[in-house]
Amino acid sequence: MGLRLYNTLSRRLEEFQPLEQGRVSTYTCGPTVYDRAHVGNFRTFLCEDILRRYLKWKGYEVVQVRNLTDVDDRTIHAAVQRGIGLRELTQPYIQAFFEDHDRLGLERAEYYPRATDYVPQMIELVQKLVERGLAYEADGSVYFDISEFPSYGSLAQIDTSALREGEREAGDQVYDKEDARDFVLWKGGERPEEGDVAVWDSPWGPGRPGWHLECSVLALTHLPQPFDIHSGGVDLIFPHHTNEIAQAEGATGKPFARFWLHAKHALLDGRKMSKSEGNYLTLDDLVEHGYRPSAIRRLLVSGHYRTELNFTLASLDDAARSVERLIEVRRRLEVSLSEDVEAPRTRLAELTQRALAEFEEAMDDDLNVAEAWGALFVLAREANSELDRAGDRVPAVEAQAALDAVASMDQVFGVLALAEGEVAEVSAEKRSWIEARLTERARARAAGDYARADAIRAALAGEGVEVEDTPSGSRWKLRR
RNA sequence: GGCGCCGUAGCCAAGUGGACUAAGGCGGGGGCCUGCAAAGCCCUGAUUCGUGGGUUCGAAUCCCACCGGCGCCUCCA
Repeated sequence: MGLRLYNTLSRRLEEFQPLEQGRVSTYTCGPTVYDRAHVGNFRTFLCEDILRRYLKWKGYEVVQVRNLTDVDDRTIHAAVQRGIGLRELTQPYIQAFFEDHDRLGLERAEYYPRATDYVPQMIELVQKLVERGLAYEADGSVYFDISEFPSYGSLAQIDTSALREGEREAGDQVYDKEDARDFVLWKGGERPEEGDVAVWDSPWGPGRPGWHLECSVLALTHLPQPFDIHSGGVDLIFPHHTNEIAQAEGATGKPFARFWLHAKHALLDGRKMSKSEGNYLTLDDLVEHGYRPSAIRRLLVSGHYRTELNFTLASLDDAARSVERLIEVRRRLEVSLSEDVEAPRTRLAELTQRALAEFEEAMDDDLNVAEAWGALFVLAREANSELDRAGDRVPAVEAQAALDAVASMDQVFGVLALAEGEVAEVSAEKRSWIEARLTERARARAAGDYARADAIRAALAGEGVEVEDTPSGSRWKLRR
């Protein structure tokens, strides 16, 4: 059974096969770089990262484009307000985006085009639409004529006649559209409130591209048409993706994208996470409070992408503890590797195989990560159980098989790999201080002086060092 | 008004007509282990899936109604 994905176009699960053998082309809507992205934005990006990683896990080559929106109302207003240029405004936020991106363990896409680098191509696309009678110029602006594009709105399954007309006309933005439902491709005319931060020459006079234009152009530039998968947040289904389709298909006469995937939003304490509501958290906010990216990633990819995810600090604590559990079982397997041929046989190989099969089955089912996590945690429990029975000494091949399976699943989850990089450095002095305390404590225990042993353990705990006594001696680790 | 989603144990969350006698995580209780802990394991926790009806041999899963929560409807991931 192969991978099945829920396609917004058909509103049902469809068997996924790339058009080109062995190679998947994807377009994923990226951030608007007028401010730092919040963890809700990253929830969507992480869902797409899981998709990317799983496609690779299945053996496909992936070509992914993720755009950076550096020209739209928000970037322009922010630049004007601060009296700086668009590039000057967006550059630090692009950098911040990549910092957060990497800290959350997202794999890098193949292309990160910025909208402003493609204005000539956008103009070309608009010209094509005008030539084909799908767009018209009015007072320096160009609009898409939805009445000339019969399938308009099919992605969102909206009846265009039901669209509310003229709702935005009352504000300070009055357009010369023939029909209020038409959308703007090129914004010309006088825009004193936008200063000169975003003005390009065009056949229709100075102006700037409409927001939807960039994604059509960037996808057509970097990917075949049609390409395999286009994804983004649910809020983009209408109008953004709807308009993207109209622009691209209108200009080329060919289908734009085959599969459309949409991720539901993250909530913060049960309410929509959004900048405009002031209800959001950034990765920095969380890291400053001591939360680890591995736990944040674990929480953000714990649930199905088509289900809302309620982000709370309590859930984040739970997530952190569950990551600990996996790290512990992996550590235990590593130290249990034994070349000793006398080591008792275990069921590890068999359990491992079953876990991988369950993992794949779950992921094949529209990326059901919740169930896939279940397969991993079941393996963790069973492995611990086997290790208990075997006295932590198992044949190397069996322990290695389990370790390989955990690593394989984590190639998709990407959580343990992140956690590895989070281990704090312990200075040589601190290390020797800890070792000295442990030696001292071992002596005290051997002598039956438990009061002293416990005092030393408490002192270590005060320094964030946790002590565990095992049959083969005490070991320590830093509290995470 | 239009389109759509959700309500499963204390919390998070899979399952969406029959091997469900409902995964998994976190937390709680009991036990094993330990000098005591920690870690780990074992046992325990929903006779039940928002409520009320209906369809069916069979429903958490389908239909209807109601209650509660949420998203989108022209530049929000």
